[in-house]
Amino acid sequence: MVNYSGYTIRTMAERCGMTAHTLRYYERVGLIQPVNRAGNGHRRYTDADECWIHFLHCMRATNMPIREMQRYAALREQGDATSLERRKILEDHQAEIARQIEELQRAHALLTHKIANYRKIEQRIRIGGPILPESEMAGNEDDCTCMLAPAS
Amino acid sequence: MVNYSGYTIRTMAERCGMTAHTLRYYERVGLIQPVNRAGNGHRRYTDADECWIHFLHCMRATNMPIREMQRYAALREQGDATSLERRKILEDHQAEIARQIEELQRAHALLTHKIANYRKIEQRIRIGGPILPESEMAGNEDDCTCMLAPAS
DNA sequence: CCTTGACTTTGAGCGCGCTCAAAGTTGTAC
DNA sequence: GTACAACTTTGAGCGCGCTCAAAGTCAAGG
Repeated sequence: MVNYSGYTIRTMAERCGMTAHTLRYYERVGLIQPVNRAGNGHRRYTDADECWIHFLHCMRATNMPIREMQRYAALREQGDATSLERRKILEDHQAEIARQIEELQRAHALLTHKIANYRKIEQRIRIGGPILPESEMAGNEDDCTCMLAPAS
Repeated sequence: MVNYSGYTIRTMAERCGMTAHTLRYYERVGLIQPVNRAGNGHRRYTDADECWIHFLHCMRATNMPIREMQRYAALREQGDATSLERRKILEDHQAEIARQIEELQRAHALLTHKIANYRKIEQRIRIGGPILPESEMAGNEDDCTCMLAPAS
């Protein structure tokens, strides 16, 4: 009977929405500090680990590159003195997130437009029957894809 | 002197915020139909091409996989009859975009929180001077990373 | 004792989306 | 005529972020 309570890698993976493979990988590349082991050598994760891993997951899910996460993790290990630098990383990432949100929102709007257009096309087909086979509109460009927000 | 007016690949790349390499690649993999050529064999893009390429760019920028874009492009070439299927693809992608926006917004909020926390840490350092070197808080877990929204 | 299953390590492999290198052609400028 | 720049094609290469295969260890159950 081996002790050291804490979460197994399997459990941890489930709790954090990632695979055990990924958890080991993150540890290998220094995103996670060497994890406590049970007597048999198996990893045992703490709540603090979970906290950190959730954070990692959140950063990855928002497209922070592994390299940047490594930089952040390394600073974190050096304690409060690196606060300013770490804050800078997070601020930059937050700005990047804002940029992504904007881009997604523009695309979302464009899609709303295009989807409405498809509904119209389907309507016309239903009315006109299977007659007019293609492109009864001006161009065969099916709609105004050109409704695109200006790049900054 | 060779004619066929239209945009060169270079110009098109600039206008659409991608590289010429990528434009050729998209054509190779069927995302773009074979483009008109000038007498010397160089590609000449039309405004309609630009329209479509902008759309492709927009979909890629919001993480639609190339495979899905290929599926969509293939349907598009078959004309209005595929409207319904194409609409489905766009609706699915729009839903995926909504999901991404939510995720990004959650991360954005988390970062606001963490950044504020770093400011506090920096404040304490400025006041306490270079004395207390590390971890004068409860744990060395620098803040409540656990403020994480519930996964659906 | 033997099987089962959950873990371990190491290094290799993979899917994606480009990105580039090499070698060739064409058109213009000097 | 020759240099240069801009394009062409083909196929290979690359960076990222996992993902997996292989071989081994250990503990519990039958």
